[in-house]
Amino acid sequence: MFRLYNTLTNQVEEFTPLEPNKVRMYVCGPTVHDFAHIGNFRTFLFADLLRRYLKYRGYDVHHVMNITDVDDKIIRKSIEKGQGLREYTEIYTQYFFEDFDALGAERPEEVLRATDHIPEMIDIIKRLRENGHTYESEGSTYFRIGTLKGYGKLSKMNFEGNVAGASDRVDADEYDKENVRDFVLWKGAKEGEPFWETELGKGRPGWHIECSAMSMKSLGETFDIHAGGIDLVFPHHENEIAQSEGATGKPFVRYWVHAEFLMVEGQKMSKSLGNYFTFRDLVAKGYSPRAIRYLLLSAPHHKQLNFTLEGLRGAESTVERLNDFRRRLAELTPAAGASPGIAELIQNARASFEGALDDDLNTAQALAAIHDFVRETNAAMAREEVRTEDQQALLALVDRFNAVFNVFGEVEHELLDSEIQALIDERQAARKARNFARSDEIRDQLTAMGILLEDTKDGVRWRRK
RNA sequence: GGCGGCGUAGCCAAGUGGUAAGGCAGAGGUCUGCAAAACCUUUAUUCAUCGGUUCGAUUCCGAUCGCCGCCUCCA
Repeated sequence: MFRLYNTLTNQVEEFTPLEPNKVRMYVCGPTVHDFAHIGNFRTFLFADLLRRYLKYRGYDVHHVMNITDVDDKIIRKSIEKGQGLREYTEIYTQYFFEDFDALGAERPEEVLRATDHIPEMIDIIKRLRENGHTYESEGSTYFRIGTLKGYGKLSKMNFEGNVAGASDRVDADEYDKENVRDFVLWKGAKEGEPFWETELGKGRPGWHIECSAMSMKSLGETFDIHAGGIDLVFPHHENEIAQSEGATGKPFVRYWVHAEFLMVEGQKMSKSLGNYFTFRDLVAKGYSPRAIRYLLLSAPHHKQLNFTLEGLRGAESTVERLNDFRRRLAELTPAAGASPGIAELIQNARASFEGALDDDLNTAQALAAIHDFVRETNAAMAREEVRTEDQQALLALVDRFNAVFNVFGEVEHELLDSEIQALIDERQAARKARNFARSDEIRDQLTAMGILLEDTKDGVRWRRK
């Protein structure tokens, strides 16, 4: 029995899809205006784990992810670069999927661009207009939240008590709405900005409408799972519910699932604190994508995870150990037959693994089950208890584990900064000992890896080419 | 100002009203000419602090301190 925490009901619920054996899920994807950072990828890797576990459980998964390719930031940056909207977003979409693939995430069944779905968005807004949920102001169309009973049911927002301290900020930019909580469905065109010519006039979509339009187009007016980062609960997901249910009169999503924040060194990630990492920053520092994946999946999604470089170094060792284990098991050439203890070992490992993931995807416990399994299997191999049939069964179980986590496999990375420093230290020591052959050997080795050495009066400095 | 979460060994982290999973690092060992790698074993009388409830609390309640989130764009 697979249980998931549902933000809508605030409790862990047994998961049962609308249609037996078929799961329809939607995940809010990236806004493509820059390289995605590791916090973004925590959410996407969580969604990847969710889809993989649903498949492991035998469900036919239809997973849709959107690409937000129009918003204020994108418009501003593309204009600065003198590029068209599509031209500009296409580049960052490609970068995103390079990182996504490198992190071992499976591509969703559908990836949809917001700007390809303007007609579907207009259609929903028209239905909302017919149902009396909209009003127009200065060329833009807004959703009037007072017209929808139950608005706020996802975020449980207390709309009375909480405005006092925040009102100055809200009032400043939301002057043209009737109610500060109303949100824009269609933004009237502004001078010099891209726009679409539609029945609602020239303009562009609001942020929330794209997800209502694309999810319902692909998955139907009611579907099973909608996932995203915790910070999307309000207003984005709340407003998606308002739009979709306001238009269709039907329940929109059955299970709302949110991934918690990634912290860095105990603080939130920010460029000014210098703890801001994109995936590519970490790869350039020499960390492997597989270790990054492991670390981002190592804590349950509903808890904040504190990312540290020390932790990532640890993940690096872990993931190499897992790979070594798998290789050793595969290369074993045992005697024929089967040992009695192995079947039990396999059964226990599998039960712990599934029990952990069934419990709202407790990845920490599931990984613990994998580690116990690895240790026990190592011990069994040392005792020469693993026979040919055992070997096949054990490898099959590793593959099952890997179908969910994708953390067993070759670990490829650039040299870590610390490894480079160690080599440089060794070279210095060799020079001191007048062992110039060794010194030159290390220098050549570093050069071959694209590390440039630079002698300064304070010692040797290095940089990557 | 309103609402909510978290604080477990050097680091990451699970968990529970009955006495602390797992990983990394550390220590010891097997193997090895020495090492490395690999493997095995081991590592918290204690779960932010102070009170309370209880036969018993890390787990429940209250207070304090610290960190984080939402209320505004954000994964």
